[in-house]
Amino acid sequence: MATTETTAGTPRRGGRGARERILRAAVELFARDGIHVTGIAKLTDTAQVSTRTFYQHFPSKEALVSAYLQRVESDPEGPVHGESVLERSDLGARERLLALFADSAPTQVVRGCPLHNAAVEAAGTMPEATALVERHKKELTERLIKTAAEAGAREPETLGRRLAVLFEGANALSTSLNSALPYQDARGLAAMLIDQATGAS
Amino acid sequence: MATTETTAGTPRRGGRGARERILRAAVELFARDGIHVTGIAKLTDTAQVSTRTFYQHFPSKEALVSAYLQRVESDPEGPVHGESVLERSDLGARERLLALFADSAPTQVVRGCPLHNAAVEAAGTMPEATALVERHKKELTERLIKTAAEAGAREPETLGRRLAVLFEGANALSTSLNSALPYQDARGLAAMLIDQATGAS
DNA sequence: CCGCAAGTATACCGATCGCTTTACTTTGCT
DNA sequence: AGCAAAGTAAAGCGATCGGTATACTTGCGG
Repeated sequence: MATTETTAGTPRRGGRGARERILRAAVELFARDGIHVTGIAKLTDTAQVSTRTFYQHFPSKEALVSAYLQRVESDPEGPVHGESVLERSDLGARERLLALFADSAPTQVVRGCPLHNAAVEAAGTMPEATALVERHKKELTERLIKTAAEAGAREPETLGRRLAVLFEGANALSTSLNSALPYQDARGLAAMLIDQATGAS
Repeated sequence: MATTETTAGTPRRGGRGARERILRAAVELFARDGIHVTGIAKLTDTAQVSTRTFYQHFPSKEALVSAYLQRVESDPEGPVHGESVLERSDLGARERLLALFADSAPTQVVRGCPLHNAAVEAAGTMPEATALVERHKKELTERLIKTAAEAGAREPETLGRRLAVLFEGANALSTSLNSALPYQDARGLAAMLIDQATGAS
């Protein structure tokens, strides 16, 4: 016996898809607990990944934050997937605008929009994250304006921008108040605005 | 010469009003950079206060956070002083509601509402901060509803809650977008809602 | 005028931060 | 079968975190 002397190793952890598990852990922990309070150790524990492997996939925590934001942005199962209703071709423009507000409440559990939250935490540090969130919200506003135009709104620019404020307000106030009620208020007001802008010529 | 051997001490720092200086530093740093990224060292440096003195005034950083939030809430020079227009007796109810949105833009430089931002950072940790922000936003909503009633709104509950969402939305979107534009949109929409709810019987 | 509260500097505590390193093992592909 | 890619464990890096301790000095009120 003692073929190789070093019998120590028993490396059974998560297995092959390390990067994916890391990103999933990031979505779970960053969105729920925040970015600053989530350390690398908690991340690697959750992802079932060694520290080494982590840094082979992401050069730094900040790089993971950027990847996390992009994932959140595009993940069809992620916490902001509700925004994708604006792209659905089986719905009329008016219905898409309404659906954005109808769908957002159940999705957003309690903690508002993860992208906005990241922008709050990013502040001075993490300029890449700040820029990414800024871009996302700009694009969302543009999509809202376009959809408002499709819906035949009299002033699509105004309606789109107002709906953007409203959407962000529902998310943010639900965080501050620890309640989902603001979504109802936003939904009601959105419906009114849309009707008013597209209604009786 | 050598009267007392110990010639070391040259303790000239900020002087007597330590607590006040600490709170001022907290308002400046927490609001601008965030809570988690602001360490005790930066705080004491800015406040011109020794570590010891700091902990004689506040038992922990979390205690300072609570004191900071209360200060922000009530400070007539602070970043949320704009909300106090709702209390002004020299203005009519309608004017007060409009003034809230008119005044908020210049006050809020770029970083939204410090209370909401604190709620985002507080998340799981800092339950006291979470509760304080929740209370503040509830009270703000109540004041909005009362003022809406005074202004003769047909459904003051609805109008007040919608204005609360709008106000939070302007603050939050200005953070996400790094721009003051959302305040304009919120102001326009608020004016419309108020006119509509109080206007032509 | 003097005592004492309020302030000062500074070194240090254990813990955790983000990150690196060394040495090793498993897995999938050809 | 064999080899590179991808994974593992674990020790440890310097820095910083929130917080404590020791020892000293000042300014104001009775």
